[in-house]
Amino acid sequence: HIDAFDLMSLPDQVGTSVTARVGYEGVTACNGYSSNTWWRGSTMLAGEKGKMKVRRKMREPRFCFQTRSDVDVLDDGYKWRKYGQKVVKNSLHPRSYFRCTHSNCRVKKRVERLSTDCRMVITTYEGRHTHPPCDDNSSSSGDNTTTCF
DNA sequence: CGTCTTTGACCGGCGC
DNA sequence: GCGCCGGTCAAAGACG
Repeated sequence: HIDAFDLMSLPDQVGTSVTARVGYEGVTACNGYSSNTWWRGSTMLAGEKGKMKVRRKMREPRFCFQTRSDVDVLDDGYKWRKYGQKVVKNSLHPRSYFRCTHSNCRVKKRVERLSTDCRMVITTYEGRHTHPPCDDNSSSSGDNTTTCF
């Protein structure tokens, strides 16, 4: 169980001491929001033709944790419910889509396994938790406060 | 009986 | 316009 995934609550400070807070073998945090634009939001937002009504404007920050673990579901204190699984062309392994069970929280998680290294799992968090985690036994008390907006 | 996982279908965007 | 690709939904089954 990871007791250091509360860094999602602090996206503005992620990338500084991420690796130090994760107790796993190795984690590479690739917060692609270093620039003011997201992965592909530049072209869409610029050429907005009123088609932004799709579903989500993808304004949520996303954090890609490249964790080396044997398990897909890394219990970070939240309850995740799998709502989909697809096989993308980039990876030979299926990609799982999780969503926070809380109705008030629409944080999504995307777990993908590297084709080159089956031990590497890319956990992409999308959105931000608006509620404290249900860590009833974790010792991360006093730090992972409710960074709700 | 309720919750969650599984899995196919469906939909929207984009490239050709 | 069609096909591909990625993301989500929803029905049904499994599990507690």
